[in-house]
Amino acid sequence: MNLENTKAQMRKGVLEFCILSILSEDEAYVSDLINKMKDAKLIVVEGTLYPLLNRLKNEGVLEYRWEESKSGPPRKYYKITPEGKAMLDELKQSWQELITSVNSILSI
Amino acid sequence: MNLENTKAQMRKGVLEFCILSILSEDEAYVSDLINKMKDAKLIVVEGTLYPLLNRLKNEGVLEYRWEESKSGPPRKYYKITPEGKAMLDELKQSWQELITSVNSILSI
DNA sequence: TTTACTACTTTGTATTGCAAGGTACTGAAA
DNA sequence: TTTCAGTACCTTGCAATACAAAGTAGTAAA
Repeated sequence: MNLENTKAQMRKGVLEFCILSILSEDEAYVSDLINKMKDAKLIVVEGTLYPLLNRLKNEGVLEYRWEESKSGPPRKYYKITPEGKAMLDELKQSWQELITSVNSILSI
Repeated sequence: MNLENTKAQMRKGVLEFCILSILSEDEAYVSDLINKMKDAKLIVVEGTLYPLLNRLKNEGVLEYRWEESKSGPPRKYYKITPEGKAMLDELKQSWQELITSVNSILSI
């Protein structure tokens, strides 16, 4: 049995979706994202987010700006692009469809 | 944008969970599993399932028996073990928690 | 100038989904 | 008898990616 692993798989599946959703409400930098995810009981770490954000930026669904910080190095604030919003809308629908699919299997 | 990829990630996340759930109702061989998943609009292929079933068998959550077929080679029928049922129960709970987590992020 | 804190980045590893190709059994057609 | 079609299991190689861990660099206080 490898319960934690399987649970982790489920969390990974919705990671990009959640990040896009958070950034659709307000721009944020990595630390913000980690905290908001943690608030929703979804643990994610730096080493996961940096490459992921870069990937999403290269796909054109995110963009960023630098902002100076009073308490350390400058921060990279990410926000969603119009293309990203379009993608998020489709993902929301896919998410609902996935819930329907899984529930149909659970009730066989 | 890479919508299909992200949607695929979501599907992958629940794959093991769905297979366990299907096998908790009745034993099945690979072709059955592919069809039941397809019925629920979750596409999965042979090359994914064989290693996955083997993994789950090695973890002790599945077991199998051979059954002769009238129309070809013998089939490997998998079924869930008591340990697998215990895991499935926990995964059901995790799945509900994940829905709650994602919904909380969607409504930020 | 050293230490602490913060933040961004990269590297290496392990997992795993999947396309593609391989083996082998049955039964029907040539 | 040989060939072919259909079915089923299995393996190999590749690509994606989450994450631990280590690296770089900025600010500010001791």
